[in-house]
Amino acid sequence: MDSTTGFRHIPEATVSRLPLYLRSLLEFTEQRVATVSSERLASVAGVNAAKVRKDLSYLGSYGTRGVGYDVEYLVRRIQEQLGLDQDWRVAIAGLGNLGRALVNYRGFGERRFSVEALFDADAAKVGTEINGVVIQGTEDIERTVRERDLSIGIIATPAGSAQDVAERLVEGGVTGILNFAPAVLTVPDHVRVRKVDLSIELQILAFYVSGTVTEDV
Amino acid sequence: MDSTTGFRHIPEATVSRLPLYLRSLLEFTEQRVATVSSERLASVAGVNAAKVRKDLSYLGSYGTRGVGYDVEYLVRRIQEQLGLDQDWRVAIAGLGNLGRALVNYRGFGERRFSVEALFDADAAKVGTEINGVVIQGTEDIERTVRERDLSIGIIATPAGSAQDVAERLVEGGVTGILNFAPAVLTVPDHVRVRKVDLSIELQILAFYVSGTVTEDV
DNA sequence: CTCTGTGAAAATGTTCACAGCG
DNA sequence: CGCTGTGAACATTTTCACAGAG
Repeated sequence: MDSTTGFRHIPEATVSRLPLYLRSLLEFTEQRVATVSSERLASVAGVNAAKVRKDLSYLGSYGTRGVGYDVEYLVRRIQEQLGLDQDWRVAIAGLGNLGRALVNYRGFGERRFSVEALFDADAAKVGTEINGVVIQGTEDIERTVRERDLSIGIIATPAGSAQDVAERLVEGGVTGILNFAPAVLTVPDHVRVRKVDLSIELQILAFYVSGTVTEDV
Repeated sequence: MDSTTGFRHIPEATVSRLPLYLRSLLEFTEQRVATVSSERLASVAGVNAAKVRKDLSYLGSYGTRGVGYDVEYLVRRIQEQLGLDQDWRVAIAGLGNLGRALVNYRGFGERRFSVEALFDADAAKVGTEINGVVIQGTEDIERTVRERDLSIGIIATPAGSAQDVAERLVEGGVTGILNFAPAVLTVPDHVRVRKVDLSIELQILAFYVSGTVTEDV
């Protein structure tokens, strides 16, 4: 209905699958596959075909009946929806093992995300460089985030510092936070937080594995 | 109804919140808080009170009306449900930056998870040690997983090797996999997979942040 | 009188099944 | 025909609201 940019309320569940479709479609691109059916895309993305069709229908009717979806065109549409047609400047706070791994993570740069600032509370780390970016103290977060116009912050600090860091990031103008610290963050409504908690994931897994010899589901 | 061990079908959504409640409750324990209301627990866990009560009701009726929940007792009940009253022996495959970070991750050892084997395809890494555990080649996965009776595998390899590694882990007897590789894994029905994809999380965040100046939700 | 436990309502998400476009 | 797009059925999850236990 609205065609061009991004309205049409896309359900959260759909949004969270779009990056998955995107990745699958990019694989098709590499293999020079020009067109895919919902069936084929679904099997690569690990979901079912009805879901793919329903999800894609929220972006508009871009498929061709009897044929499928044009891979290249659909890639562009999804990238557009996800806001991947622009660059994202991110800050990473907390440079322990995980933080360092994130700085070097290829998956970020490959997309349109670039790490533009690093912060750590440890004075011994401040001033050192990782990947050409100098680590600053956490007291510099607000100013640097504002000056460099960063819009996303990644928190990989210990739980105890996470809320403080989050507030500084928000104060600096960040509107999205990816939180790896095992802590619940309180932020203003206009800021979006997503959390990734490794130990929680393992515990969930433990639940299902201990329902031993499969309790199905 | 069944009281003791773990039946009563607990909804997936609830299961994924139990570790969160557990963490919150452990904080209360440290602060020597003996009893919490659903309201208080909810606020620490970052959810709402109705959800806490509904979730906990699936474990049985362990609260006291007019008072709340006994922290220590509830901790034990949840740990029991999650299978955290036993030790979990895990293998990690793929020792790039992320894999190394995982080996050193405190959050694992703190719970009942212990890293008992490490695998990497890179011959230069094989034979070296991290945290006292020797890295083995991926061809050793099946045997070692079986010999050491490991039940959970963590995959932090590049996407291209993930499926192969998964098959070896499963062949060795693992029944739960935590997958950090940006790839969809195909495994037998009795094996549970949970995936954590950093770049997908960032892309989801980008969607909501680019619905700039908040499209709400 | 407070706070749990829970039916019932509302919202969200998934699957089915098929009309109809290309 | 084959495959999309989508209403409608079904399933799961969340929220409401309140009876009643302590």
